[in-house]
This record gives sequence, structure tokens and C-alpha cells, in this order.
Amino acid sequence: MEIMTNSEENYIKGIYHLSQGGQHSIATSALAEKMDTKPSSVTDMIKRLSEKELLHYKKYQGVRLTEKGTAQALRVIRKHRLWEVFLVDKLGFAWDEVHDIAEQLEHIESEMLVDRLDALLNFPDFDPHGDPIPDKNGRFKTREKKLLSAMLPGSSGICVGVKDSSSQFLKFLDKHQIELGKPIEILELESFDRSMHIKIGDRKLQISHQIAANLYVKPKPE
Amino acid sequence: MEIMTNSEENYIKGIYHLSQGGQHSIATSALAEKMDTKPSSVTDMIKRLSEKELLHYKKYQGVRLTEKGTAQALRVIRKHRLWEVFLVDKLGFAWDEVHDIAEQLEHIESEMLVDRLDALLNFPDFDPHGDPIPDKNGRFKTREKKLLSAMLPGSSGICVGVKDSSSQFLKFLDKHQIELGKPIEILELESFDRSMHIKIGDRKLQISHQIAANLYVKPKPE
DNA sequence: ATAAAAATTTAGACAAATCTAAAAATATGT
DNA sequence: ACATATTTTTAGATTTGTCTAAATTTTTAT
Repeated sequence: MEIMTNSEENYIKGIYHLSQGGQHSIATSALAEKMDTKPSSVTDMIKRLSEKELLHYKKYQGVRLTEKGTAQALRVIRKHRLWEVFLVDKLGFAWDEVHDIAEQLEHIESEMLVDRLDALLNFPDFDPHGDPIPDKNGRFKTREKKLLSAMLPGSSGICVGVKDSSSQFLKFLDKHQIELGKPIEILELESFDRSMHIKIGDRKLQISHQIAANLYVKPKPE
Repeated sequence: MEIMTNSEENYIKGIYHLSQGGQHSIATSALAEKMDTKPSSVTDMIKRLSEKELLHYKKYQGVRLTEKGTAQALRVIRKHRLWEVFLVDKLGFAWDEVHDIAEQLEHIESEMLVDRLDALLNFPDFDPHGDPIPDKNGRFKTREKKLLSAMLPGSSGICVGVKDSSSQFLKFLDKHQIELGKPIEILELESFDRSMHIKIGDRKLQISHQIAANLYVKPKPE
């Protein structure tokens, strides 16, 4: 494990996320936009990261993470998502309030800290946004998509129950005005791994993947 | 609340701690030693901090924190000590393992996070080293020193019981080989606010102030 | 195929935080 | 009091990460 600055870690993470889009290599300009900075700054940074062998870089050809770079990205993402679970489960933050804080916490370096945090949180497989949390070895659990695929856009008139009936979860549903047993309509799935828009009665709202994962689909009552 | 770099916060904290020694002003060289850097670097930094009105500075006269600087120091110290409690109480670290991690966590900025962490930990008054934790307003609880003063060096043959009988605490004692009801001898009190060396039978060991505070002194059994 | 457009890199500058070496100010000893 | 020693500051350089503006390379369109 390399010594890396926060900024370097953020770039590596940014490249990782862009790579999930399926592209073979990531363009300087795409990365500049993602990192909210100028292409010239990106060029400087990727030269440094290339020297550290965290990515492959040939002038004008864009970049691709090396094994080492990917492993580093996964470590940072693991930390980010574990901290998000901590903030929601242990400190009672809402799932849409935790990103900026996790953005800071993800750079804390101590493998022991991460492992113990993981244990404290009962080795969660998904973060509060529904994104999978890589394990110590960088492996993801693939979510059973049954539930959500039954809730594809247009499938109106389905009805929800809950899998997790903790008072915390129920309070959460209440806060987001989701009532059990009422018919819902899926408006759109913004991105499978992010959030979805649903319609309940005449209210439209956005729910996270995690919430969705803890709801199950029931046939519409007669 | 000012936007400050980690480095600036560390200097402010360093000055605060040196000021606790009772000096009216802190010398450049003393601060350089504390911060493990060169006097010329300190001069540069204190100029910056002086411009931000975090400290009073006149050339060749040393520095003294302003109200604003003191408040900032206390906020960082509060965060540091709360995170130490978290690491020990929630993640099971030993009290002597947490300093470096807390040194990183103390710079995370989110007032809400700190307040919720404080609540999660049940508003602790002291950290695992026995140092007091400033509250939201920067005020310290003064520890009742009765217990420890009864355990001054030389007072051999006293005997301990516990105030906190949680299984966590008892496991902690066990780990540190402290058995209840057995006579102990105090060897030395390294610094009242840090730790003490005790002798139990023929084992010498170092215990933290926090542990000491949860033990009480009983007369030696006949 | 080649000119125009778009993307990328280079060059030079800046701010933060550090360093070394030299200069200036303060403190000390007799 | 005055020379010497110590402390502190300044001057100039370095690294990281950023910027703007100019130069270069690649892509696109006719």
C-alpha cells in the first residue's frame, strides 16, 4: 500500500468510476469534468500517478488503471461506503446527507480501523445508496436483482411490504412518506445503482436503492 | 468557523498545548520543536495564522492564541478526544493505540457529525487517556480527583473494586491482567493526566487514567 | 486529403508548506 | 558595556496541486 495524498486518491477513484461506464480508456477532458478541474491539471496529475504505476498512460491516449490502481480505488471506495453505513446506521443521518462527510472519512488511513468498522457494522454488503461495498479483497456481492427488476418503470399498481421491520427503518419510510400496502407506480430508474423515482398516489419521490432492497413487491390487493 | 488546513489546525493545537504550561507567550523555537519542524517554517506559519487573527504575534516576541484561536483549538481537541473514545469504546482499540488515528479524524469537518458522535458515546467527559473533553462551548469538566489521590505513589497494599461493571470494562481489565480484590502497589504517576504504573503481585503495568477512574480503592482485606 | 475544430500537452505563474543558509535582533557573560 | 552566543527572521529554493495561455496533436468534415 502506497502512500497517497487525498487528491491522488480522489483522481484514482474518479477514474475507477468513469471506467465503470465500460470505456477502455478515460479521456483527459472527461476526467477533468469529473474532478471539476482543468484538463491541464489532469495531465499533470496523471503523469504523477503514471510514475507511481497506478495507471497506464500514453500521451493523447487517455488513461486506464493498473491492477495496483484498481486495488487502491477499491480500498477507498470500501472506506467511503463503510463510513456511509456508519453515518446512517450509527449516527442516524439520512442517506442523502452522508456523501460529503464520507468523502472526507474515506481518506483516513488505518487498515485496522476499516476492518473493525466493518465488523461494528456487521459486514454490510451495500451502502445506504444501494451501492455494493467491496470486501477486504476488493470483491463485490452482486445484489439479487429480483426485487427491483419486478419494479421496472411502468409497472404500476404494484404494492410494497417490508423486509426490514426495525423501528429505525419504519421511521425512515414514514419520513419519506412511503406507506405499506399502498399501490405504487415506478416512474423512472435513474441509474440502476443510484436511485429511482416512484409515484405513490399523487406524490412523486426519489428513493434509494437500499430502501428499495428492503421493500418487497406484493400483488395489488383486490 | 474559519476554513483551516490540517496543518494550520495542528499548529493552533500545538500552541494551545504549550500554553497549558502556563507561559504567557510561546517561543518560535519551542513551537518548532513541538511541531517537529524548523523555526523558519514556524515563522512563516505564524504570520499566516496572525493574519487570520487566530493568534497575537509581534516579531521576536513569540505568540499567544486569540479568543478565536483558542476556540478553534478547543474544537479540534474536542474532536480528537471524542474520536479516541469512539475507537476504544466502539471499535475495541486499546487506549494506547488510538492517538495516530484520532490525529487524522480530528480534522474531519462537520459540526453535526461531532454532535452526533458525542451523543452516540453518551457525552463522555474524559477520553481514554483521562484527558477532559471540552463540550460544544469549549468548557471542561474538572475531574473529581479523590480516587486517584488516594492512589498516590507509595501507597502500597491498597485494593481495587470497580465502578463500571460492564462486561466490556471487565474484559478490558482482564486483558490488562488487573484482578479485582487483589492488593496493588502504585509505582509511579507519570503525569497526572496521562498514565500510571502499578504493581500487582510481581507484574508491573501501565494503566490509563480512565481505567483508574473506574476503579475504586478499598482497604486491604485482613 | 487537407483545413478547421476539438482535445491534449507544455510553459510559466501562483499559493501552501516546507527547507537551507544568511542576516538581523535579542539575550548573556564578564 | 560590549563581544559573543542564541534566537528569530528573511531570502531563495522545492514540492504539490492548481491555473491561464499558447503550442501541439488528434479528430472531423468537406
